[in-house]
Amino acid sequence: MVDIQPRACPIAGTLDLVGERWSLLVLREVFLGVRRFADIRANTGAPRDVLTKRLRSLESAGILERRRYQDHPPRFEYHLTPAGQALEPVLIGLREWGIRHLQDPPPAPRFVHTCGADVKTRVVCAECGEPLEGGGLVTVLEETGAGTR
Amino acid sequence: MVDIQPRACPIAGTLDLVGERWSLLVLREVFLGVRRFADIRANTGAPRDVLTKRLRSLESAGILERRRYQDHPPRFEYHLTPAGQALEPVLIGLREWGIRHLQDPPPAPRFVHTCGADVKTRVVCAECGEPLEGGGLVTVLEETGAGTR
DNA sequence: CACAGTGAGTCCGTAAAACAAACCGACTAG
DNA sequence: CTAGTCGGTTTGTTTTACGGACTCACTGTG
Repeated sequence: MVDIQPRACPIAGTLDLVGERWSLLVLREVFLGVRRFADIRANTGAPRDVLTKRLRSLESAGILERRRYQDHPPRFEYHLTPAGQALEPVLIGLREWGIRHLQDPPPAPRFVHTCGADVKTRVVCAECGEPLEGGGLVTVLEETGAGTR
Repeated sequence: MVDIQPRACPIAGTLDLVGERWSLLVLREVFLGVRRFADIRANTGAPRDVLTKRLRSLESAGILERRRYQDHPPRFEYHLTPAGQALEPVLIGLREWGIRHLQDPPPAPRFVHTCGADVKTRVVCAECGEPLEGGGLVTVLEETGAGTR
């Protein structure tokens, strides 16, 4: 008999909000400036009803804001809240991984620095700011014992 | 009539491999040093058959490696490949967002620097290495026109 | 030896979710 | 008047997830 106690952890909590199918693609679009229902749908391929559900749940999670940009008839645009903008490193990280590790990497340069170059993520120590490259520098803690991977 | 052409982009490509339910939680566990089926199941809560499917697909994506650690009976452990380790920034990003933006952030410190402090992600320019903080520094390109969000 | 337990699953029936296609309401443009 | 746009909702079907029972090849306990 195995007792199942899913780890309460911020990764799981975040995935509860943005980890469902289409959610991160929706956010990608909004990051790219695509704010309207039909356009988000066209660029992601999400079914309309699912897209509606995702937009509502991202809105109620405080990640997107639904703004009316005209009345008569009412039309809406979706904008990132500050919390939504804070997901940028996640998208950049997924993008960077895809560019490096997908067997057939699709055309990529969509997030670039103002200097014109590509952007990437870096894991750094929150205290000393030292970059942790090469995998070995991050230590992973367990309740019982630690490891360095 | 809207023509739907989902963007071929590395974010979508990466999510095809790791974006299904449970996949990223499985990877979190392996990052934490939890390598065996029953333990991964206990710490994530994934149903057994789904977990089997995810482990197989992560394996065939080259993200996990399934290693036999005993014969008679055969028993297996899952290890990160280099490609799998390269997903670390994504997990750290999700974790960091959860710590900062979840209404009720769960106990968090699981990835720490060897100096004992927490880690975080930084988005930097791939060329000049300049950090892009404050949201405004990243430029997002569109086929038709660019924006600064 | 019999019996309980473990690890890594598979199988099965049900419940939930996704999907595609059709439809809708309030307009605008021709 | 007709067609089209936008932002959805509704409906029916297919896919997926889920929980529980079961299996197989052992190991350890009395």
